[in-house]
Amino acid sequence: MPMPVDARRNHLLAALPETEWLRWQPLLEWVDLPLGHVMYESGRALGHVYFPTTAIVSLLYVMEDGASAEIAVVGNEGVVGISLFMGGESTPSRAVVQSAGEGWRLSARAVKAEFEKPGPVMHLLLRYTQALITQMAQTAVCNRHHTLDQQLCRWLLLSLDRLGGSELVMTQELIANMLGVRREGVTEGALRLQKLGLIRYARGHITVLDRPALEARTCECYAVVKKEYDRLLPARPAT
Amino acid sequence: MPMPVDARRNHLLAALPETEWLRWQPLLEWVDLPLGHVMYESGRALGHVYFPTTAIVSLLYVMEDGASAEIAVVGNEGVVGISLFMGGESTPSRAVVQSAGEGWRLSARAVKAEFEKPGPVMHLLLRYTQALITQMAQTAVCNRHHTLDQQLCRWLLLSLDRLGGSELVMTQELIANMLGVRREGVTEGALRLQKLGLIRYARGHITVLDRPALEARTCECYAVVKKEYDRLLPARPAT
DNA sequence: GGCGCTCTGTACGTTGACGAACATACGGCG
DNA sequence: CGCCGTATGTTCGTCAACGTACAGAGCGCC
Repeated sequence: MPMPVDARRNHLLAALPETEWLRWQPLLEWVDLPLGHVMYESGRALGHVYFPTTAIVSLLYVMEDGASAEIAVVGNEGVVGISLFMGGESTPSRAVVQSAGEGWRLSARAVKAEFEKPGPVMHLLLRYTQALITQMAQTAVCNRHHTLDQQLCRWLLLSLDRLGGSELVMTQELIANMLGVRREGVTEGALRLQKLGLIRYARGHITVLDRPALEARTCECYAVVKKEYDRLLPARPAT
Repeated sequence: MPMPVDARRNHLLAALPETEWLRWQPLLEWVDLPLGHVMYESGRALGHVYFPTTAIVSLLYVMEDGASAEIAVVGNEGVVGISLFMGGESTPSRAVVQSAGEGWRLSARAVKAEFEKPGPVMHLLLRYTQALITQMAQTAVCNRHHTLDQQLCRWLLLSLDRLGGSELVMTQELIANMLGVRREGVTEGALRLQKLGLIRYARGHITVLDRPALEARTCECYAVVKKEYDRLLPARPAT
C-alpha cells in the first residue's frame, strides 16, 4: 500500500469512491499541523484545501479590537478551505490549528478541477459544507442562549469527536480564546466539571472521564450538530 | 415582455445569463409570501427554492423550550432553500417570512437539474451560499460579543438593505423574536435610537431617518457581511 | 364613541459573565 | 535543588440583559 493510506483516516477522503481515490492519491501532500499554525488568514486567498487526519482546526473570526470567537471546528471529518470550491477564494475568517496533528492537502487547482466534474466528489464536498453550515448556525444559537458551562461541554464534546480518544492537550486560556470568553470563566466551569468527576485536568491536559454525563450537561446544540453530521456524512458510504 | 420580468428584481435571477434566464422563465412560479408564513420547517424536505423579490425571510432555529434565534436573513439578494442543491434536502432550522411580500419559486427537481449542469448557475448559487455562510458566521460572533443596541442596528440595516426604502413594517415583539432577546430590550434600544433621531416608529412601523448614524452605531459585523455580499455577488455580473 | 386588543413604555430585583487584580502551584531548566 | 514561567484558582465590584409585573396609548371595530 502506498503512503497516503493514512490519508483515509480523514472521513471525506475515506468516503471517496475507488476511482477518485486512485486519481487523488498522487495529488495528496502530507502536512504537519503544529499547534497555533495559521492555515489561512482573513481575506487571503488559499493555496490548498486541507484534510486533517489527527489535527483539529478552528475557524474563527478575529475582531478589530483583537477579541475572537470560534465559528466552527474541523477535524478528521472534514476539510479546511471550502471557499476554494464555493468560489469565493477567501473568507473573512481565520483558520488556526487548535490541536496539533497532521493532515493532507490538495492544491487549489486540483480541488477545483475535481469539483467541477459533476459526480460524487462535488456532492460529498457540498454535503460536508452543509454540515459545517449547521455547525455555524448552532454556534450562533448557542452563543445567544446558553451558559458558559453548557458551551464548554459542547466544545469539549465536539473536540473529542474530532480526535478520537478521551484526552485533549489544551490550556484553559486557549479554550477561552476559542469560545470568546474569559479565561477565568473557563477555569470556573472546568473546576465544576472536575468536582463532579466528569473530567480531570492539569496544566494543559484534559481527560474526559464521564462522557455521557457531559452530554447530559450540555445544551441541545451538540446533539443537533452531531445528528446532522451523521445524517449528511454517513460512515464510509462509498466503500 | 412576459410576466416573470418582475422576477428579475431578485438579484440572483437578474444575474442569470440570458440563455439560462430564457430556460428558467417558464419554470418560475409566482408566490405570495404573507407575514409569518413558514416556508420550511426544521427537518422537513423542501419542495421548492424561493427567490424573494419584495419579501424578507428569516432563517431561525427554534429551541426545545420555544426560544428562538435568527441565523441569517434572506431577501431579494438571495434564495431560500439552499439545502436542496447542497444535497441535504433539509436543515435543522426554519424559514419564516419576516416581512410580507412576494417572490418566485422553482421546483426542487428543476433546481437540482439546473444545478447539476456545470456552469454559471451552479457557481452563482454557490457564491451566494458562501455569502450566506459569512452572514451566519458573523451572527455567531455578534451574538457572542456585541450589545443588544449594536445588534439592533445591525438587524435594521440588514433588513433595510433587503427591502430598499427606509420603512419596515415590524413590531418590536417580532424583532425581539428574531434577535432572540426580550421585547423590553428592543423597546429600550429603539427608544434610545428614536431619542437620538436615528429612527422614528409607531405601532409596528419603523422609519429610518439617519442611516449613516445607524451604521456608525452598529458593530463591525454589518460592514463585514455587506462587503462580503458585494464581493461575492457583484451587481448584475452577467448582464 | 367607547370597548378591547395590541403595541409600547417603565420599574425592580436577579444573574451570568466581565475586568482587573492577585494568590497558588506545577514543572522544567540551569 | 531552587528559580521562574506558565497554568490554574479566587475575589470583588460592575454591568448588560433577564424575568416579571404592570402602566399608558393608539387603533379598529361594533
